This record gives sequence, C-alpha cells and structure tokens, in this order.
Amino acid sequence: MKIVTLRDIAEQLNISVTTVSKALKDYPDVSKKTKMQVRELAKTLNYRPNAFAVNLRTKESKTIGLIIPVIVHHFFSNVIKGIISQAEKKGYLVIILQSDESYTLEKKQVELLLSQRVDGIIISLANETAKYNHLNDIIAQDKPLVMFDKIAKIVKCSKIIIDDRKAAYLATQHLIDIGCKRIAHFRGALLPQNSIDRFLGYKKALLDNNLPYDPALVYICECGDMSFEEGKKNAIQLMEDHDDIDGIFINTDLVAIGAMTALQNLGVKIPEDICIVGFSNWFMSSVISPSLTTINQPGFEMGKAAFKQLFREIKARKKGKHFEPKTVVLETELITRASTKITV
Amino acid sequence: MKIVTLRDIAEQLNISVTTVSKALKDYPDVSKKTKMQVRELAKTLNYRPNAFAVNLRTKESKTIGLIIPVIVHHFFSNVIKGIISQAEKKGYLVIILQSDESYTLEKKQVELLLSQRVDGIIISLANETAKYNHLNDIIAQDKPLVMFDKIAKIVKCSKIIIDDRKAAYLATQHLIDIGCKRIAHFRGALLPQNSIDRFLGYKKALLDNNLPYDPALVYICECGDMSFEEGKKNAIQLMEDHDDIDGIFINTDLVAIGAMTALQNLGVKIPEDICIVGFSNWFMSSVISPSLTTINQPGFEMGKAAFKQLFREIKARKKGKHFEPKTVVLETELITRASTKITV
DNA sequence: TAATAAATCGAAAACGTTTTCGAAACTACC
DNA sequence: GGTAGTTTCGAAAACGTTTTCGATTTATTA
Repeated sequence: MKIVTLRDIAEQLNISVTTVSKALKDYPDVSKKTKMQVRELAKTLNYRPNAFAVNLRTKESKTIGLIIPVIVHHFFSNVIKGIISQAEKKGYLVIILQSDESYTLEKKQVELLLSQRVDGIIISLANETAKYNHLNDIIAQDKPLVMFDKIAKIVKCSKIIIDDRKAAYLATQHLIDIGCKRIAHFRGALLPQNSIDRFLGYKKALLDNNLPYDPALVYICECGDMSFEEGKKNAIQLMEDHDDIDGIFINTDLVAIGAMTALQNLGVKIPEDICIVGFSNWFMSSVISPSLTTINQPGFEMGKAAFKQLFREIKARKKGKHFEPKTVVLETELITRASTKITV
Repeated sequence: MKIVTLRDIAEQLNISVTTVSKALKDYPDVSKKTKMQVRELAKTLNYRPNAFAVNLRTKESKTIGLIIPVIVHHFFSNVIKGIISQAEKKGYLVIILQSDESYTLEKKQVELLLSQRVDGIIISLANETAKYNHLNDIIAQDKPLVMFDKIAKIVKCSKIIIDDRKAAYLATQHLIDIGCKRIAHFRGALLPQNSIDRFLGYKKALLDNNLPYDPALVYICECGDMSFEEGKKNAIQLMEDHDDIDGIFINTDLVAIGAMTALQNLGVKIPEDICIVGFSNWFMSSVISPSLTTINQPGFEMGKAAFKQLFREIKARKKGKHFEPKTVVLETELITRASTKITV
C-alpha cells in the first residue's frame, strides 16, 4: 500500500540510493550481482519511479498538449487517434483540450499547457483566431510547436497540411470535366486558411476553364455543430436564388450531405440535375444514396505526421540543435462516386 | 528566454525564496508592501511556477487519465467532450488513451497512468476485458477510479451508467405497442455488460407481453469499425432466414442505419413492412430518411457526471476520508421518429 | 610485492517548490 | 525602558530522482 521509493530498496539491501538508481538504469558501474538483487526487490515491492521527481530532474514529462477546435468531429477525432497512436509508440502521453473555435479559450489553453511544461504542443487553430501572440509565446520559450489543418502561415513553426487549394481545384475541375457549366461553392468560415484556400482553388479552376466566377454563387457556412442544417439551408437558398446551377463544390461532407438531403426533398435529382462534390471523405459519404464524390482528407495520417514532426523537434532540442520549421504537405485524392457520375 | 524561478525573483528583491513563495500564495505573514513588489516583478518576468516541482511537492498533478475503447465514435467522442469540459472548470487536464477494445493494451495503459501518477482514472472497458486485476491495482493504490458505460459490476468503484436493460425494454415495448409481433434483435458483442443488458431488456419485454422469445432472431455484431457494414450484412441475412419479421431492435444507431440501407435496397418499406428502433441517438439518426426511432444515450452528460464523481473522490481522499463507491444511473428516453411511425 | 588498472560503490548536489518553526523587528502599553 | 504582543521574515527540510566525481576495493601486470 505504501509507495516504495529508491530509498526503501536501498535500505533493505543496505546499499545507497545512487547504486539502486544506477542498477535499475543498467549503468555499467554496478556489479551484476547487485543489479540482480535490486531488480528483484524492485519487482517484488512493485517499485514505480515517481514520475514527478523524474520530471523535475530531467526537465521533461514525456507529455504533449493538443488543442483542437472540436472533438466531436469525424476529421478531428481521426487526427486525435493518429496523434495518440504515434505518441504511444514513442512513450508519450497526450493532453487534449478543446478550444470550441474560441480565440480566448485557445489562448488560455496555450497558457495552461505552457505552465504545465508539456514537452511540445500540437494545435489546429480556432476559426476565430486572428492574432498569434499566444503561439509566438510558445516559440519564444523554444518549445516545439506543430500546427495542422487550420494553420497560420505567418507563424514560424512546422505545419502539417494538405494542399487545400489544389484539392479544391481538382474537385472543381472534376465538375467541369463532367460537363457542369455553372458551379456554386459552399465555403467555410472567413478566417481559416484552409477555407480560404479551398475557395481560391475553386475560383482558379473556373477561370482556368474560361468559366465566369460569380461571387453570388458562393455561400458561407460556419461548419460548426449545425453543419448539416447549414447545408440544407444553403441548398434551399441556392435553389431560390439560382435555379440554373448544375454543380456544387462543398467545403465539407457533412454540409454536402445536408445539402443533398434538402435538394432531394425539393425534387432535384443528383447527379442528373446537379452534381455535388464534398470534402473530407467522411465514412458516411460512401454509404448514403447517392454516394458522395469527395476529396479524401487523411485525418489519421495528419495526426501521425504531426506527432512525428513534433517528436523530431523534441529530439533536436535535446541535442541542442536548432530545428528549421518544416511544412509537410500530405497527399489528397479525388474519390469519385455516384453524386457526380452522369452516364451521358 | 531563460526560465525564471522563485529564486530569481528572491535575488532581485533581496529577500528569501520562502517569502516570495508566500507572497505569491497570499500568506498572511507577508507585508502588503513586499507582496506588491513580488507580484509585480513576477508579472514582468513572466514567472510561471514549475509544475514539475509543484507536483513533486504536493503529490498531485491536477491531471487525470481517460481510457476508452475508441475515439472515433459519436458516443465516446461526446463523452470525451463532457469530461474535458468539466475537468477544465476544476482546473484539471485530461490524458486520453485508446484501448482499441484490447485487454492487453488497456492493462498496459492503466500501468502507464499509474506510473504517471495521475490524480484519478476514468475508464470504459474494452470489449475483450474479462479480467479485472489491473483495475483492482488502481483501487489498491487508493487512487480514484470511475467507470462508465462499459463497466464491470464486480469491481468496487464508482460507476456512471444508464439503465440499459430498462432502455432496451422500453424500445422493445414500443415496437410491441405499435403492433409488431415478431421482433428481431441485433445485439452487440458477447462480453460487455451493456450489450448483455440490452439483450436482456429485449427478451424480458417479449416475455412480459406473451410473445415467444426466439434465439434465432438474435444476431450479433461487434460494433467496431465496420458497424455500418455489419448492419447491412445482418439485415440481409435476417431477410433470408426469417422473412416474417416485422420489427428490429438494434444495439446501435450506426448498425441500424446500415440495416435500414440494406433493407431499403431489398425493397423493404420502413416502417410499413418493418419497424426499426436503434440505440444512442446519433445526430445522423434524425437526419436520414426515414428518421430513426432510438434511445437517447447522453454521452456528454455521462462524461460530465464521470468527472464530477471522480472529482468528489479526489477531494475526499485529500481530506483523508474514505469514499463509498457510488453508481449514478442517468436517464434515457425513447425518441420516436419515422422508422416506427405507422399510421394505421 | 609494488604499481597500475579496472571494477564497484556512495556522498552530495541539484531540480524548484511548499511549509514548518523559530528568530528578528516592530508596535503598544504600562 | 521594559514587557508583551504582533508583524514580518528566512533557514531548512522535504518531495524522489539523476548524475558527477571522488573514494574504495579488487584484479592485473611487471
């Protein structure tokens, strides 16, 4: 019941704490005999090193912090899983915080993690976040920082992203390739970089194909808890405003599925009347009817990559080397399904 | 850039570390003047207490551990959110681990959390888990432990659950009330208590209503990553085996939605030919067509309740009191939707 | 056997905080 | 001015580990 320490072992064996410590860590200057004795006793007493003391002494906790906008989210929960799985392999634990898309909370949580002295921080920014002092604080403390998905280009740290612009371009080009002439876009909130990039990719694809870009065809949705409803609402509004639409590129699968539901209720046939491309490849997208063409956004892989990068930086710091921030761009792909398959 | 300590402040003000510490914690035996000086300097130097040292000294880390079978899951991610939100209010951080339904991993993760000396542990058991030594280890160390959802009745700790049996009974009774005579059940894996309880509730409802219980009508699905596919497969199999079925009570919404998809593809009309009740009230259930009648399983509230309970136990331990394990049963409700609305 | 090399051990400092307890300084009162 | 009481401070121990460096013992060699 009592918690055993190095000292307990040392006293029982009539040796010093030093030797016990060294024996357990297999130092070369301890005899085989005492090593055996120590290890055996440690086992029978069920000795566990006091993590608090180890942390204090070694100045690291083998714990990292993760701040994400939302947890209940197909993409982000996959990222979490990726990070945790990779962290576990390297013996790291992960503290998770949810910013709820709030800048104030995000800032407070960064403070919290810094005062907890985690070994590094992984973050995906809140939609609201437009100032980056809190992030620069992390860097100023020379603590490893990796951003993913919702990033701030200005901040000097490593980043794990996809090429949102290219992916959006691909998605829009696909709509054009199958014959769409008037393509709407449901975009995400105004601030996040990826929402901007996806919009730009959409726009560029139109222009490259000599199709007019019409700002009136771009609808905004916050992509919060109400994504599905936003999709429905936007779709209904779109049908009222512009009934000549023949394709929509939508920022997120969940919004897209909402839109499809509303359109189908209005008697619009997909893909015959309107083709739809989503974004993220949520598992439900392959399952609904018609199945949804979408861009695969590899959440699990992003999580893994984010931790790997962070780990590299942690290792580099320990060796005193400085680490040049690196941006990793993960591959995406267009997955074509029934929502854009028109058999002409 | 250099990390400031109490000592730095003390030296700059020519006072002792003791006084600095006391000033910052508002001890009564420090003069107002020095308190002001200390606080001001602490602020300008951006002093942050070294969490490692505080932990070592106070023997607590204000951090708890959470072990869940899966992260990417509508119910569990809601629980995570509930736990984190509540923990944040009390100034606690949460380390999350995923057991992947594996007993071996779960056991290892408990070890890890214990050696990290978290202040308490919240756990929902893996499907595989049938031995509880690792849990008893936690209790033996007098560390607060709270289980939720997938619990082991034998283990002497606090538990947050719903009355699965009653909820399943309610669901089945509802099917009977609307005229179903031959009701199938897609149950979860064999070991988990809640999967057993839901099955028992289903069975009892049948018997109480003088309907025959037929084991052949009970299908098993593991409810892992393949839930949707399992639902489809089970539904198709069911139609082959017993085409006289007029109702199904299904362990999980996702499986139910899979089943509905398969049934609709087979030309079965829901609810006219077969009525369906799911379990968990996933947000998609209100959104698909037909919308799914289900049992509301309050994930967020369970998470909150779990942390609240853990927090009570942590407080009690600090006061040296012993805490009698408590089981909290949260309310559920039947949400009737289109999948069981037959207008006779 | 003496000198040297190798093997084995332990004292002590350090990590940064919290808290006890005694000492010093100051105030008030007769 | 002396006493008692109050206010303000700081030395020191403690939390449990890691690591340096010197000391001691044992083995090796000429």
